[in-house]
Amino acid sequence: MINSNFCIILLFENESMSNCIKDISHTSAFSHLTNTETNILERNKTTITYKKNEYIIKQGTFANNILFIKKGLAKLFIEGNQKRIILTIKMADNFLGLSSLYYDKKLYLYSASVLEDCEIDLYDKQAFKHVLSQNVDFANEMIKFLNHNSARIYSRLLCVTEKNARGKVADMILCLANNIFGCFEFTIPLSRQELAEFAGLSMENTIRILKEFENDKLIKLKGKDFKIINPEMLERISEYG
Amino acid sequence: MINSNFCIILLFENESMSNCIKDISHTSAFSHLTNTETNILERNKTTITYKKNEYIIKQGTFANNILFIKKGLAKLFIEGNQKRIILTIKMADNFLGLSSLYYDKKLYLYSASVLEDCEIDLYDKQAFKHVLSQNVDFANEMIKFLNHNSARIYSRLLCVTEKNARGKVADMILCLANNIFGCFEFTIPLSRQELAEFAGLSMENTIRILKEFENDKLIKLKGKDFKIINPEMLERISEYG
DNA sequence: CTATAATATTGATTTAAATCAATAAAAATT
DNA sequence: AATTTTTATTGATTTAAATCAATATTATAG
Repeated sequence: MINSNFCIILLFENESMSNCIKDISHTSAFSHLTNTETNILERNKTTITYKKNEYIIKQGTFANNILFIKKGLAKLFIEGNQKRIILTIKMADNFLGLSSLYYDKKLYLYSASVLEDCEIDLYDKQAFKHVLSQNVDFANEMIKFLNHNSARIYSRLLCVTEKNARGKVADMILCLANNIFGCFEFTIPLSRQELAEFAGLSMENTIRILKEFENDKLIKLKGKDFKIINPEMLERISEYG
Repeated sequence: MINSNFCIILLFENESMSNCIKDISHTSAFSHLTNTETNILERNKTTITYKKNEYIIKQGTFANNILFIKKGLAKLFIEGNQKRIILTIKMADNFLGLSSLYYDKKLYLYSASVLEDCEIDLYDKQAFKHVLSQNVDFANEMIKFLNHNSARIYSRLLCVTEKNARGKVADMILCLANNIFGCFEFTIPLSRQELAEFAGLSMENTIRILKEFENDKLIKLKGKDFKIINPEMLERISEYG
């Protein structure tokens, strides 16, 4: 189940590349804990494995856990009345559900499900909050992660409102390359429908635009195997074209 | 300059009303500070008055301050290459710029400008962070505010992607009534262009839909004076109509 | 109190993207 | 391996919303 494609073309550390914001590792937070605090968390933790397509978090349910992805790949998405929108793809070493930490309605704000089999630590929220209320460095790390997430959502909101369909698809491809896979050649564990939900378009339109990009020799596409040939041009399309 | 309209029709505390999330007062945070900490903040504070249309925060500039609105009304917006989107309207007793607190790029993620003359406390970010790194209750309050904000942005993102134009306008009107003015009759300090940026539509379309709503006796509209006549129907339109 | 500029409104037209419909390909099941 | 089901693709059509254009109203400046 694990994605085994090689990364043939390396990426430069180019900040300006697409509007999508790169994830940061959340493991750093744990280094701020004392032994006692680590023990508290350990004692209030269960590790669960989730299989492909299983729900990890269901939007609107009571947020009783803070989750930490140890292995695998998950998609985060918002479910509306008639549509869904994929917020981002989360990989190992990332917390899930942080934004429900102190949100007064105590509900998960988004759903998460498995793309590649996951191993996830579930921390009891009360215990987590207890540690948080004792350790200011830990709390500050959480603020950092939350803000990083905010930055992503803001740029997402802008993307959705101002880009045209081609721009959205180009942006999505660059986002996957730069920030999820860190590589110009990848196999994506998403269906066409899910790609559409990620781009915020209809499936048919998404497919059509992908074909267009292929015809224009910007990408190579075979099923779920992507290869980016002309990232500069994609970049240009992304910022309106 | 201060909005002096009366609130003739009171609102019920109805959670389900529109997707827009009501602001919470941020003053509570200060009660967690010790005298020393309060002094640190006071010594690193300037109070500035801003006049109508002035920029308070400019997106992309270095985030050197954490701001607190003491008086007035401000709009928060994201500026893209070709469009802007108004995120929300912020009133007194609210922090601005919290999401740049620990964001590693150290830039403001959005812009803010004045709708009704503002009196704003500017705290030096370093001093603010210093207090934050000492006082865990204060830090936890910040997490609460940030999460509240995340909840709003998520619901905004969903609104923008899944609602049609009428739904967006209905949602905006309900949001203004329920969460900004807390009242079914209000005078809105926004131009038609700004209303359009709030709804995420073109100005012409926004105006047309407002007229439609007026013809259908859902609202009464005279320049910038709004009166909501049929909130239930607006509610229904908001969730797809 | 005009003149000028800015904002708002209305109508006609265009266009981009969604939807609908048919078919093809792939995956899963027997 | 054959059948069924699901997913993907392509083309035709519709539609909602943007754009363009003209005019009206309101605000601002002289």
